Amino acid sequence: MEVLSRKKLEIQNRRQAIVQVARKLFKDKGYLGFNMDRVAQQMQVAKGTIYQHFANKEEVILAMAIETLEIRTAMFERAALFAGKSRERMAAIGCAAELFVRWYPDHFELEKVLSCGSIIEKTSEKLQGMKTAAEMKCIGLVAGIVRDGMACGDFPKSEFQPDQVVFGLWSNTYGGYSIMACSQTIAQMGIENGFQIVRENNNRLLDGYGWQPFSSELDYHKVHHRVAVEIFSEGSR
Amino acid sequence: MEVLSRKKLEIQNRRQAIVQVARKLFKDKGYLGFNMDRVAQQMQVAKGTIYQHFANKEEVILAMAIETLEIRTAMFERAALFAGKSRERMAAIGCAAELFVRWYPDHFELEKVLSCGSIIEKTSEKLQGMKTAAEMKCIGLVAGIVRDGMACGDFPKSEFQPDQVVFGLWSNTYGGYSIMACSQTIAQMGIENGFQIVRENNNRLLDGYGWQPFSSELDYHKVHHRVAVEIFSEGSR
DNA sequence: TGCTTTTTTGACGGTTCGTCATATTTTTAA
DNA sequence: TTAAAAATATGACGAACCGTCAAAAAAGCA
Repeated sequence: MEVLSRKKLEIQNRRQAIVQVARKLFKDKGYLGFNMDRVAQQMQVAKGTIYQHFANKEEVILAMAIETLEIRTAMFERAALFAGKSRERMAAIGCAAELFVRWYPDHFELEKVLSCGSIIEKTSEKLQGMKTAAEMKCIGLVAGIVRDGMACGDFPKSEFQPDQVVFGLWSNTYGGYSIMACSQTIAQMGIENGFQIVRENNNRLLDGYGWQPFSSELDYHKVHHRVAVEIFSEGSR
Repeated sequence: MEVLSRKKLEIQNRRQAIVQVARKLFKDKGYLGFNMDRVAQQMQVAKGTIYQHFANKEEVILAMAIETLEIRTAMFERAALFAGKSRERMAAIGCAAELFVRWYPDHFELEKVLSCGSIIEKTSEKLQGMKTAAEMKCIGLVAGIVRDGMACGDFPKSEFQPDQVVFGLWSNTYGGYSIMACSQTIAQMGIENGFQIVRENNNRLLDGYGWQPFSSELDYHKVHHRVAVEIFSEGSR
């Protein structure tokens, strides 16, 4: 048993090392320039060895994404603990989401590659499940805050599901960052500070849902800064 | 000149035929299964001939996307003519956007592939510009309606730019459809009718911006249906 | 018809993927 | 300690695909 666990650990480490090397390669060369020969070469190892850890190229990419997604989950968990009204806690989550894409800008490129059907479908159910799990954990945290808000009367009586609000925030944030990340179109419009506008739009959306206090009553910009400083100060990355 | 224009026309037709064949192939086999040998084979033509029309595989994909994007532009143009208050006209655009993704579901897969940096950067400036132009035209139409709304007092006096509202709608819609198209996560949440929820969230966002009449005052669901029937009845596809 | 220009062809070199028989290392057990 | 067994690493290899280009075929022209 002792030996077995040491083996397991070694395998784990090797796997992680591959992902790390892959990450640098993917960042430098992009999806099309990223290939297994180079990963092996950089790892000082034969290609077959890499294939002992990953069934194919796509799984390596998925593994990279899962790794950063788990970091995001941890960030969301910390943000959710922010002490404040329900909507302030949601603003804290927004801050976490923004800092995540700022700190790990390469993650989005992985996300975009993996959104292609024919790419993701080459990966195993198991790994796909891990990605979904990481996402569900985040969504669960967000949904929890919405439900808290409803429970304590910060929302007006209404007929919509909590998940609908979550979906809205998710769409707006994911969509906004996606557009910022790749569309030239956005540059041609006058949009300068995309992050701020995503934040503003999330606030307008929640205002539209009647989530109190409204953005006209409370300065969520200030909340954002407090969260950034108190929870995500530079050292805590 | 007569001969020249006939030649030009032939080239144009050939190009379109390639895109058509490519579309079917891409739809059936996805990005990874899509290859130039097969396109040539299906076209009953040597591969070199295809490369006389397109510099590389990626340009074919981009050409497909531009073609459908131009269809969308035309749909937006028709929607923008809907007779009604500013916000009703915006709802008409929303209807067009929804019908577009319903009618051309494969377009989104193209969009996702092209969002990958290392893929799009293999294409020519010229073609990229055509895509951006098609997008800008749509955004221009949307921005025009927002400005109309502001001009005629349907918005409260406020300090935000029209483009900010456009960006919000764009993010929410693009993000929502993206998530619907690929994430298993959304299936695991209770979301059943994604289209309706995207619509609802757009309405809440515009409510948040104070765009009158509010969704509590006017049944935009009804407007949506009227637009679908009056402007986009089945025959008019 | 015979010559020139344009277009088409598909074989080819180059790259990458993922495999698998073989070689090497590690473990086991006598 | 040592020899056989098991686990792991290696890289040459076949297959697939990309994009090119010299040669062949077709079209234009006089």
